[in-house]
Amino acid sequence: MIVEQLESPTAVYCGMMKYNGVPMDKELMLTRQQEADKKISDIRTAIDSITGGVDIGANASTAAFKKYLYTTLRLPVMKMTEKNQQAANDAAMQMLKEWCENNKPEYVKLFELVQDYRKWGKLKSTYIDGYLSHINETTGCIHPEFMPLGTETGRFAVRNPNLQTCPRKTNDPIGVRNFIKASEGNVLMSLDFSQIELRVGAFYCRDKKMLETYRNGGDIHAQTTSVIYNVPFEVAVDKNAPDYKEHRTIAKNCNFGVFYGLFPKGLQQTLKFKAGLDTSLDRCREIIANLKAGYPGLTKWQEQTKKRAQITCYAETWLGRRRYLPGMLSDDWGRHSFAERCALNTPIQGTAADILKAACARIVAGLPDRMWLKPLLQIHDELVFELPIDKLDEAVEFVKACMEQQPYPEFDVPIVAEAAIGLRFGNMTEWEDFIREREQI
DNA sequence: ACCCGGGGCGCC
DNA sequence: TGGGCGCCCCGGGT
Repeated sequence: MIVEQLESPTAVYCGMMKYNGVPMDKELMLTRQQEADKKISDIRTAIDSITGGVDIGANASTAAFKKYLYTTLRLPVMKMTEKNQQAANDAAMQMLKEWCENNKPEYVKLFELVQDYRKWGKLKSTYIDGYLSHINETTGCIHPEFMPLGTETGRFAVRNPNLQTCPRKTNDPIGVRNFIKASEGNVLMSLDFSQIELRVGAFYCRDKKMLETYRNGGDIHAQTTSVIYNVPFEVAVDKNAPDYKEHRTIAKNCNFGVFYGLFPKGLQQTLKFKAGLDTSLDRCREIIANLKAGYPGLTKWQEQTKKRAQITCYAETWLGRRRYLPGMLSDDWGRHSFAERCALNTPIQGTAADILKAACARIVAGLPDRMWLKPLLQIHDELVFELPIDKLDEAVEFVKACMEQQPYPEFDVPIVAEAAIGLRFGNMTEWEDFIREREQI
C-alpha cells in the first residue's frame, strides 16, 4: 500500500464526522459556566487583595502583571521564554513560589492563586464559552472541521473548535468531557490504540527487548524500568517493590521522549513539573545512558536515521509520506538539531497516523452496511462513535477488527485497540468491565 | 474591523 | 536543548 491510497477514504471519514456532529449537553454547560464565573471572580478578589489591584487581565498574562512581579516586587527572573523575554508561565510561577517560601513568604499564596486563576480561565474561555459558541442551533451538536492533511507528519488537525484538546479528568475539576453526551437511545464508543507510537518505534528500531515485550503481550513501562534501573523484569513489575510508582513514572516519561532525542535537561524539567519529582541532572543523564545501553537497537536506529536524513534531507513514513527537512543543511546548531529531532519523530508519529488512516479506510468501506454507526471524533490514536445501544457488541467487534488488522505486510508487532463505552465522554467504562456489569444485571 | 506574533496551555 | 496541533489573551499594528 502507498500513502496516497489512504487519503481519499480518510477525507470521506472526515466529512462524515463533520456531518454527524458531536452531541452536547447545553444545560450542563450553562450550569458549569455559572460555577466557573463565580470561581474566577473569587480567585480574582483574593489576588487583588494581595497585589492591591494590579491589572491581571483574563489569565494573568498582562505586561502590568509581569511588571508587578519583576519590577515592583523585584523578584528574581528564574526563567526566560523562547524569544528571551521574562517568563511568567506555570513553571515560572512554581519557581517563584519556591523562592518566596524562603524569602517572601507573604507572596507564596499569590502564585498558587495565579496558577488556579489560569486553569479556570482556560476552562471557561476555551472549553465552556468556546464550545458553547460552536453549538449548531439546529442539530444541538458541535461540527468541528477535520483536516486529514493538516499537519507535517500526516496526523489530522481539527478546528472550530479543536475537539482533540478536550481536557482529561486529571486536569479538569468541572468535567468538560461530560458535555459530550450520547443522544437518546444511543451510547458513545471509543476505541484506543494501545501505545501505537511505541509499537511503531519498536518496529522501526528492531530492538530485541522491545519486540519481545510486545510479542509477549508484555508491559513496556516495566521493561523500561528494568532497563534504566538495572533490575530484573520481575522486580520491575512488582507493585510492592520499593519506589515502584516513582520508577514507573520515570520509565513512562522516558518511553514517551526517548525516540525523539530527549535530553537530560528536558527529562529533568518534565519530571519536575509534570510528575512533581525532583531528579538531579546527573541522575537524568544516567537514566538516559542506561536506556540507550539497555535498548541498543534504539540507539543504532537513531544514528542511522539521522545519518540518512543528512543525505536525503527528508524524513519518510513507512508508506512513503514525506516531510522535507531543509534544516538538515543549516549551519545553525539549533536549526540543525531541530531537523534531526524531526527526522526521528516523523517516521514514528507519521506511520502511527498512517496506520490509523488505514483503519479509517476499512471502516468507511464497512459503513454502508452499518448505517447506524456514526463516526464522531478522531483524537490521533483514538476513534469515537455514537450508535444505538443494541448494536454495541457488533460495533465493538467491527471497529476493533478494522483497527487491529495488520496495517501493511512488513509490520510484525501486535496492534491492540481497547474499547470503552459510556453515555458521556467523561464517564467511559472499559469494554471488559462493561460486559461484566451487564452480565450481573 | 480586522491582522499578527508572542506567550501560555489544553490534548496525543 | 522530545514531536505534532489549535485556541485564548495581550499588545501592537493596519
